[in-house]
Amino acid sequence: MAGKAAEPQVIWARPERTGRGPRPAFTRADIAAAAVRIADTSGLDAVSMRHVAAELGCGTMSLYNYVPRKEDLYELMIDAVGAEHEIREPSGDWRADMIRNAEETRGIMHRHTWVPRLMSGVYGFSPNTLRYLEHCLACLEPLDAAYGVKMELVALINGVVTTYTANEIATAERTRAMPWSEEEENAVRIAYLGGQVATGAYPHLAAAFMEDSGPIDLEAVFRRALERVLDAFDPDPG
Amino acid sequence: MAGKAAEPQVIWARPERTGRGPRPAFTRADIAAAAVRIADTSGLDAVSMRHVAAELGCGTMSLYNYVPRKEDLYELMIDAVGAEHEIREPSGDWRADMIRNAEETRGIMHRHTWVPRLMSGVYGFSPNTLRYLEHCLACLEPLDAAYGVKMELVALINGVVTTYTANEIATAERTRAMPWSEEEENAVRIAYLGGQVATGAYPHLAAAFMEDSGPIDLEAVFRRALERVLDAFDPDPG
DNA sequence: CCTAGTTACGTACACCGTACGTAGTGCGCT
DNA sequence: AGCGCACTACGTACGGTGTACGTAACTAGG
Repeated sequence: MAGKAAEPQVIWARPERTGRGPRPAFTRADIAAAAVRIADTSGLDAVSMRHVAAELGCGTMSLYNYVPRKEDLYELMIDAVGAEHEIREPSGDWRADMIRNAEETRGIMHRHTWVPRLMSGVYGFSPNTLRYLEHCLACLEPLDAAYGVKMELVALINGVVTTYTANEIATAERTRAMPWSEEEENAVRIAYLGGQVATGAYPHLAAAFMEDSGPIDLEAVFRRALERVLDAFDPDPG
Repeated sequence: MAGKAAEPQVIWARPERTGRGPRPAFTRADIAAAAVRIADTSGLDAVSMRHVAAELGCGTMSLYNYVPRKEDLYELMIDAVGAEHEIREPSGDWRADMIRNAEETRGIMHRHTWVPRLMSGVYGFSPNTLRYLEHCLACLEPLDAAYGVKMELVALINGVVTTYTANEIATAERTRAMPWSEEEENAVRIAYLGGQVATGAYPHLAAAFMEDSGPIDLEAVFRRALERVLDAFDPDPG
């Protein structure tokens, strides 16, 4: 009726090019690459419309021709790193394939440590995400289950991968970005935690800390969690 | 040596009160409550130092006496909602108790929809978090496993709860915050997804969409995921 | 009592997302 | 062929952000 027609909220439903007007100077891939470059080298907080535009060599507001809202820029970034998934022929062993997929996702997140922070706010049906999802379903072909179950499996695995890797990254960055030494900060932390535990209010926690010996192998923890989740879907365990 | 001594990065390691100077006008609980109030009514983006200060009725910069960095404000908020966990005597059935804990966490997140977004960036050892962790370990007393395993169980459950609930909230908010009608936006989405699938590039995805019938019960999905994860830790399944 | 450390807070700075207006450009239609 | 319109490009400006810094009042420890 009156006013302009409703434009789709999700950037992937918009055509990249309409054919009218001057040729765009950049593709979405260009923009995504620039944003990813900035995030990788200077952190996610450095990804501002101004910086990305400068990286591309155009005016700030020109970016808005390609990316209606900043949120969409994030969408492009997630899709861009999704291209790093190496899609290979399923082996026939769905468990092994899914573990490989999960480890690959974890690798991507460690290469682009800002990914977990973005995962929660993103639409989740970008081209590369669809491609990856399709690949997971292909890997799960040998599993005798309804598609609904397979979808839940993929969602659960992805969730576990994201939270675990996010945790790994968070602890790593916490120790990195400290003005004083790691030992110093850890000492403060241990003193705090130890003090809390020493109040006697947390007997089980105290016992857990007692049992704990030496540094924990985060990759092994990740791997175990993965195996457990897969166990839960395996009709023929062992 | 030279300069000021290293101050602990984590707010929980700082004493709330040192004894010198005028009596502080607010407690950390006051500040956390104000921030939570704002986040609940106006969204997480409305939680700015200025708004929280105004809500408390003090100058903006006065807040920095209590909360050195905004990140610490988030820490206070997470701790505050952690107080909503109703700690009750373990029943002896660790599975049932953990399900109850998980559902309770899910309830908290649905009451405070900004919690999942904050979970990833938070230290994770606030007083109420420790209390909740202690409670989970108490619930797991009947489970015959090392504390390390129990900790991993709690971490995995919390991760699943967070990702699933975050997803629920995201989809709910996406449909809520639309300038045009839900049907309109959904039509655009379906058209987009359908168009992608119709290219034939995603055969499994196409099959999955075929199989899918009717709206999905997100709570049931959540519950199933929970059961599966617990299965993976249950030495005596069935 | 004095003084050092704390609270309180106004000002200021750099930066953010983005609404808006204007100018130029080239495809699609008549 | 040529007109018109949708598009690109981009400068300016606005309201918001986190927070560094300086100053004034206040109070507990030595």
